Order: sequence, then C-alpha cells, then structure tokens
Amino acid sequence: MANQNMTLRDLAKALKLSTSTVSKALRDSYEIGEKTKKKVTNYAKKVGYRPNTLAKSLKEGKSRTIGVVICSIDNTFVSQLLNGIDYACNNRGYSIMIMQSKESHSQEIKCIDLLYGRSIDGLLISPACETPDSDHLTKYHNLGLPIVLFDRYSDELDLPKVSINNLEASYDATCHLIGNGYTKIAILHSNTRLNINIQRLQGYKNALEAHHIPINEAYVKPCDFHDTEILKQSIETAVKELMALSDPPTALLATSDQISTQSISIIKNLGYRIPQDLALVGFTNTTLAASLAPPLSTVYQPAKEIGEIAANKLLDLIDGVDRDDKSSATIYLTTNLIERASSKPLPSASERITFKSQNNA
Amino acid sequence: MANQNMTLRDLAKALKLSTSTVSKALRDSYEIGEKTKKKVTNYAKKVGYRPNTLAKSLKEGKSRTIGVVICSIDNTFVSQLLNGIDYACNNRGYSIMIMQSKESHSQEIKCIDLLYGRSIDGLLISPACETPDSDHLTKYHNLGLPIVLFDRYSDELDLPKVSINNLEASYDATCHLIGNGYTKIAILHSNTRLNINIQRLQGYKNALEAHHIPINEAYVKPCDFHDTEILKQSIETAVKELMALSDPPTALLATSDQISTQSISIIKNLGYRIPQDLALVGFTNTTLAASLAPPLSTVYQPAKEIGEIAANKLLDLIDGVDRDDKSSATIYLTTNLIERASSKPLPSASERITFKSQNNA
DNA sequence: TTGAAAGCGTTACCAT
DNA sequence: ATGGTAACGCTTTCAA
Repeated sequence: MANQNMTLRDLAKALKLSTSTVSKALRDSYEIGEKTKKKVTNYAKKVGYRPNTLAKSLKEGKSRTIGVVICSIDNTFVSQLLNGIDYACNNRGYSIMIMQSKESHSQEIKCIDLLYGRSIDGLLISPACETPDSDHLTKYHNLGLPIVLFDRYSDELDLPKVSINNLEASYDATCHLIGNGYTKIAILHSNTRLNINIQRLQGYKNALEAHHIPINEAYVKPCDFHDTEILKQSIETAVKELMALSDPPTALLATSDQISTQSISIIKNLGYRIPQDLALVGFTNTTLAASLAPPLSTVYQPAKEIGEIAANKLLDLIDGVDRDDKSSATIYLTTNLIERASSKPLPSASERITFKSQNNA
Repeated sequence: MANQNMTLRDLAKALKLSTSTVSKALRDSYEIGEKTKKKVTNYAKKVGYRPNTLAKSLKEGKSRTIGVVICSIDNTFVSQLLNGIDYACNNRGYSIMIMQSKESHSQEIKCIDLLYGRSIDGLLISPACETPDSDHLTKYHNLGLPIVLFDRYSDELDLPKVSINNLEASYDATCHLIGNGYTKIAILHSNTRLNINIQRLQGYKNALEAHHIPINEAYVKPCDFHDTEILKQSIETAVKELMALSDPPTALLATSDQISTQSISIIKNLGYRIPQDLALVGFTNTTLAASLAPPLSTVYQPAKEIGEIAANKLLDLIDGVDRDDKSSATIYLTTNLIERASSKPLPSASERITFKSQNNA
C-alpha cells in the first residue's frame, strides 16, 4: 500500500498542535481560528498531505464506494451502462468497484459477498441470467445494504429498479415488422426467468395478437446465455431449426444485444440473405449498426442514462435523500426504434407470395 | 456502510476468549489449539461473521486493491483489456477500482490522486492521449507506488509496459495494402505524443520506404481524440481533404479502434465506396468487423491478454515476486492481421488506371 | 479556540 | 496455547 506518507499526527507534531486541531482545521471546522486554519492548510499543501481514506472510512462507517455487479464488462451495452454509473458516482464523490458474474449465479453470490466484505455503501446489480431466485439479494437487503437493480431484474424482488419499458419495446419492434408486411415473425430470446426476457417475449406476443396473427410456438426460440460460444451455437441451431420448418419465418426479432450482434453473421453464414430471406430487428446499442451489411434495425436503449439514474437512485438511498427503497421507486425509460434496411418493407409482390405460401401450409 | 455486523470482539465475548485468540484461530495460526480453532470457526460461520476488510487493510498497510486508469470504459477494445485485468486480479485475490481519464490530462491526474488516496497497492494505467509529460506518474512511482503501463505508453517513462508491437503491426498492415496493389496509401492517426501512435506512424512509413514508395506528407492525417464528436469531425475533414487532393489516395490505414469504426460510416456517407474508391484497413477488435459492409480488414490486438499480462506483472511487483519495475520488464505482444474485403486486391485493370492517373498528376 | 482521549476492527508483539 | 495491549490514521466527544 502506497499511502505511507504524512499523517495527521505528523502534521500536528510539525506545527506543534494536536491532531484533533489539525483534523478540524483541515475540515474547516467552526471550532478553529482562521489563522490556525491557514497555517495548517498551507503546511498540509506544502508537504503534500493526503488523508488516508481507509482510516476515515473505518472511523466514519462509510466507504463512499459502491459495488457494481454486471454479467460481463466486455459488452457494448454494459460498458455504456457502466459509463453512466461512473459519471453519476464521480459527480457525487463516490467510487465504484465492479465485479462480473459471468452469468453464473454462484459467481454472482461470490461477487456480492466480496463487495460486502469490502464495506460498500450500496449495491448496483444487474443479475445473472442464471439467477434462480433472489434470496441472496434479500439477505443483504435485510442486512441493511441499499440495493438498486438496473437493466435486468426479477419481479419477485421488492427493490428499486431502473430499466426500459421492455414490453413496449418489443411490442413496437414487432409492430414495425408487421407494418412492413411481415407476418411470419420468429423471436430469439434468452433462456432466463428474468423479467427483462419475460416481458420482451410478452411484448412480441401481444403485438401479434393485436394484429390477429396467431402465435406459432415453433417461432419462439430460447437461446442459451451461459457463454459466448454456447450462445453462438444455440443461435445457429435456432436459426437452422426455424428455417427448416415447413413454414419458415420471414422475419426475426433478436431480443438482446448479444443475440442481435451474433445472429447477423450466423444468418449470413448459413446462406440466408437479410432481409430477403429473413428480416431482422435487434436490441443493440452498437454504433456500428448503421455500417453493418445490411444496416441493422435496432431497438436502442438509453444505456448511459439507465446507469446514471440507477446510480443516482442508489446514492439518494445511501445519503438518505430518498427513503423509498421499494420497487415502487422503479423507473422505466423509453427506447428508440431505429428502422434500417434489415427490416425494410416487404415489396408487395413478395408480400403476396408470402401470404400464398402461408395459405398452402 | 453495511458491514455493521459481528466483530472479532463480539465473537471473543461470546466464546469467552480474547480477540487475539479469535483472530489467530480464524487465520489458522499455529499458536492456537485444534479444538479452539474448531470452536471459533464453527461459531463464526454460524453467526455469519465477516471480517472488516477496511480495518484489515488499515492495519496491514495493504488494501489488495489496484487502481486502473483508462481513457474511457465505453469502448470495445478497452472493455476487453479490462476483462483481462479483472480476470488476473480475481485469480489473485485483488479487486480493481476503475477510473476514466476521458483523454484529459488533468482528469488523469485527478484519477490517480483519488486512487492513491484510496490506498491502492498499485496502478495500471493507459495514459490519456492528451498527456504532455509523465511527471505525475514519476512522482507517484517515486512515492513507492508500483505502476505498470498497458496498451498506451510513453517512452520517457522507465516503467514496465505491456502493449503490442505497434511498429510491426502497422508495417504489416501497410505491406498488406501494398501487396494487394495499392500504392497511394493514406494514414489516419491520433494526435498524440504517445509511443503507440508514433510507432504506428513509423511502421507505415517504414513499409512504404521498404517498397520504394515515396512518403507523401499530405497523406498523413492526425485526428483529434479529445471526444467522440470531435473525432468524427476530424475524421470527416481528413477524408474530405484526402479525397480533394489532386492525387487522392486509394487506400487508408486507420490506426486505432475508434478511428477505424468511425471512419467506415464517414467514408460511405461522403459517397465513397470501400474498397473501390478507398480501401480500408483498421485497428479494431470488434466482433462485428466481419459483418460490416464491406467486411473490414483489421489488425486484431490480443486485448484480454494484454490486460491479463499487465495485471499479473503489477501483482508480481506488489507481491514482491518480481523486482524488475523498470521498462526492461516491457512485453510486446504480436497482433493478427485479418484480411477481408475492405482491402481486397486491386483488379489489375483498375491498378493500371491508378498508375495512369498518378502519372497525370 | 484548542487538546486529550476513546474508539472504528483488525493484527502483532510480548507476556503469561 | 492464550490473552493484554498497542497500533494503523482518522473523527469525535468532552474538557480545559
């Protein structure tokens, strides 16, 4: 540890004052005279005194550090979330300690244990896909740890959440496809019990129903999120199975950043053209969406804002500015559907063909 | 702060032992009898005792936390570096505290000050582009803080560095373009004094020289890195200026992740076709490179490995396993040139046209 | 206005 | 084998 410098005691000794006087002087206490303050602060600056945050935290029972648990740092969307969290925390004098659950429930528990042991003042978490229950979060919340969930969450948990309006987002994306003439729409979703997934699935189904399109369960494909390689495999299998159906879909909704960015190359490698053979709308924030071949229609999520709002909510809870630590404090942001060539309107000719083949099935 | 639980003293009281005995028992000291150890550990587990890391750090003078300063977390390449750092640190029981310099030198200094105040055991830093000198790093190094630079570095600094062989990487990329028939090759580089940039520029020039192609300074364009918007602007201006030359380039080397991913859409928006009007090779790690239009030829850097090696080097320094804290401990990894359509061989026909127009100029 | 002393939770030295 | 005590560097009563 590097901070082996000047301590308050050293300053006091050099200035022939007591440590308490020096401490108070540096903190600009009303108890200390102006000239003493001047003398102390000047000398402190001169010798480059730096308070030991560890000692301060131990004494005050406040570390001014929050823990952040995310699935993986190595992900465009997540890094934008983190950017927002970092921004809010910096502004309010807090530091962050980031840990990755790598989508594993046991790993997630380890992360929280470790962070809690490091005396974090609060926890910001986007749970692992694998999460079977929320007992671990409840346990720490009962221990008095302020917790805010962001992006992903589970409804069983009565804690503040910051996310997007998932149902609406996938409803709109599906309607966009329908509006462009597609009726045979499949969905690639993640195999998780998290609300984020359940609601995106529901939004898709609601949109179909609203347009009197029957839901074809063969078009609903869960993808395994445990690991990038497994995910790729499972997307590939899903697409193959979809296209092998007697009545294959003509459009696809990919409901996460990872699924979206991976599926574009998988679909092309399998020899299908986007959007001619399979139109595609994804959930992704990559700035490269417009440069892809074809440019990808996306549901854009205000990632930085989600992170920022979640962090501010947590800090409000910690600082006692805000007392609502129930899910009633939940905030849902709106997404932005960006229409590009990957889901362009079906030419009326091919639209007719589509309907014909549907009748044949 | 949440860790307001059981303390050693509480355990001692309950077990009618002294705090020192309990402390030693939990740490499996040889001084303590087996049955006492059993009794203590069992009771500690039963009541869910969790040691206070803050107190431990204060006492031991070791926080088992390292600081990481990067330009921006919100960047594919950087997040891969961080993933490697995190991996290494987890394996060795260290936590990381990440701060963003946002390419600002003064911000970078603030980050290090704050981290140092938080008693980090060591610092991993990839300096801001703006960095005019390394006085701040030298200062902390002299204070006894172990420091390792990764990705970016400056040669004036006698500290261990982990990066790629920048000269070779851009030499190879340029040779690849030359091999594919391009001779009028421009370069978009970052406006920084960092070695990473100087060497990439040098590699480009060396490659041209090795092939007896004269260096055209009008083809060498620095881009302003201060901010994403400014960067976009400066890339656009650079491309416009290049293409407005009486003898415009036919190929372009983009020497950073950000320049590469941004320039592809800028070039297309300006109405130039890649590679017909302007071939492109970039430095980027995005998994989307192959899905771009056209698929982008890239210099791929082993980002996770860079982070991992840098972190391990720093931890070796901290743990005293390794004593070489000079730049002699520097490691340069090799990159991987992935050839795709954005730099595909010039058809011999157009190659002849190119040479003709060159003669006309 | 200033200072002495206790205490945050831990470890380590030195007795016993 | 076990326990008392000081110390890490800071803040905070409470006296003076």
